[in-house]
Amino acid sequence: MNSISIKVACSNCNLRELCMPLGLSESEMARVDDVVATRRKVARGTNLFSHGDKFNALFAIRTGFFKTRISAEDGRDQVTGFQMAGEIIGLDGIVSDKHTCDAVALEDAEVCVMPFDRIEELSREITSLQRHVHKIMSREIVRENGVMMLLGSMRAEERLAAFLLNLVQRLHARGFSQSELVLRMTREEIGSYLGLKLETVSRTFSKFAEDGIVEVKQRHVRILNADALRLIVNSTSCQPL
Amino acid sequence: MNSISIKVACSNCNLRELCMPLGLSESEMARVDDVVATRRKVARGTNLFSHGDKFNALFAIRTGFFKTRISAEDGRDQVTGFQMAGEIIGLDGIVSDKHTCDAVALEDAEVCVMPFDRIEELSREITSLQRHVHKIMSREIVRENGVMMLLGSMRAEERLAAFLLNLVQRLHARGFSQSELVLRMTREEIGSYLGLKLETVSRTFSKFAEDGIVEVKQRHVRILNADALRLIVNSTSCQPL
DNA sequence: CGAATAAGTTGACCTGAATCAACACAACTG
DNA sequence: CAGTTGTGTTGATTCAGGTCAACTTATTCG
Repeated sequence: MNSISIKVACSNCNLRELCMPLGLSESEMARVDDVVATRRKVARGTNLFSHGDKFNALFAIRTGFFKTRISAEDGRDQVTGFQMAGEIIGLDGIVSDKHTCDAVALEDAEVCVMPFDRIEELSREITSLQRHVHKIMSREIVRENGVMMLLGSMRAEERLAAFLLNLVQRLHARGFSQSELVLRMTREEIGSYLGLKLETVSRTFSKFAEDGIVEVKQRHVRILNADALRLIVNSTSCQPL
Repeated sequence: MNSISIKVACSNCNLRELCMPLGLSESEMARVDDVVATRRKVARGTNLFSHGDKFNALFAIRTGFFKTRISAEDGRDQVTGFQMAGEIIGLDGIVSDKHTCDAVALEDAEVCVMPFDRIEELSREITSLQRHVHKIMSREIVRENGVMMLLGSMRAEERLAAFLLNLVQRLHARGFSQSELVLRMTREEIGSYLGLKLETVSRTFSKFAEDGIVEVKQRHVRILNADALRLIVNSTSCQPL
């Protein structure tokens, strides 16, 4: 039976240039394969893990799309990120052996389950894996720094422009269009991530559409003028000099 | 000469319960000592590292107080954190071998320089060190998640209350008072961190003082009613039921 | 020590985004 | 296929926090 499941391995995964085994040799990759204990399907709308859950493993997204969110006692919650194929999820759980956020599938998804003690074990032996794990964690820290900048000092239009550019850039790295994308999340989820209300997200989309920068039809977005978006992101208010 | 510098070692450092060697045995700690290549003094107002600098090492703060900030092209900058004795700084540099933020000393400071390849080398041998390094990075991710919640969905009073509670809690863990603190940063720096303008920070301090929650005299703050601060943080608008 | 500069406070006013509300549209469901 | 529910748009109004400005301490330095 196992002979048929040959494609279920890092070395045959089309995400290997984006995911865990990045920069490993063939033989090293084979050993990472062993770390991937199981695969797990996650139905749309259900949690891969929830805050309070015991932390055991990191998850590499094979297919599908997730959001992570944290909840305050009073019920407010904050989307802390959107994750797509090839990205690693669950790093929040390492520090206290418990997850501190929820990971919710925004569409039917499949993840590779990588028990963390096995990752640690193997990264003691494979230097490049060790370095790669460190880079993954550092990348997440740097990403969050960027979100802090966005939330702390950008206006609504800048936030949404930055968000769209980030999304297409990541999708493009996965072989999708540079200019066309389908949003996997609602206006409300975008708003939560960007620190805006859903009405503001909707209005800002409409504004961009009026200005001919994007074409928006529900969750289908076509970017007509990426430079305009870039200009919006990094100019406080187009001061002439 | 070396015989006199006996106190310059993790095993004698009064931060060993907060810093890098947390949870290590005596002999393991001695090996971590070896990793600490040098100490470095950083004068107030100068950078420990700047964005673009080559990443070589993590830094453990021995004395003093830092802020980290990132800068956009247009000149805006965002304070991403305030770090005090025993905390580790520089994790942002791992992913791209370059620092992406500036670390500025807010008072004369001294740090332990820990070359990162030495840390990686040693954590391949000492399991508990490896786990500890992972926890430090995960803690930073979780901290930033909290800041995202703060910036994305809290009002000015909630942000400042959360900020004060976080500061005293960390200072208390270092043996300082639970109720009294001296701010090492300006109103503007607090504002940048909290996504507020300095005037709003000032006004909110005054509001808290009027309400008898804190006593503020310039940078000296005495917390008179910590419960009131906690109440402010986790109640949207004191909804009765 | 006294001038210069940086940091902090407070007031008056303005504005970008939130709030409240009505409506439109798509996707299910029985 | 009509009814329901979830999602998205748009308008009217409000308000928290930003902006601009005047003034008051602190701190630095010649």
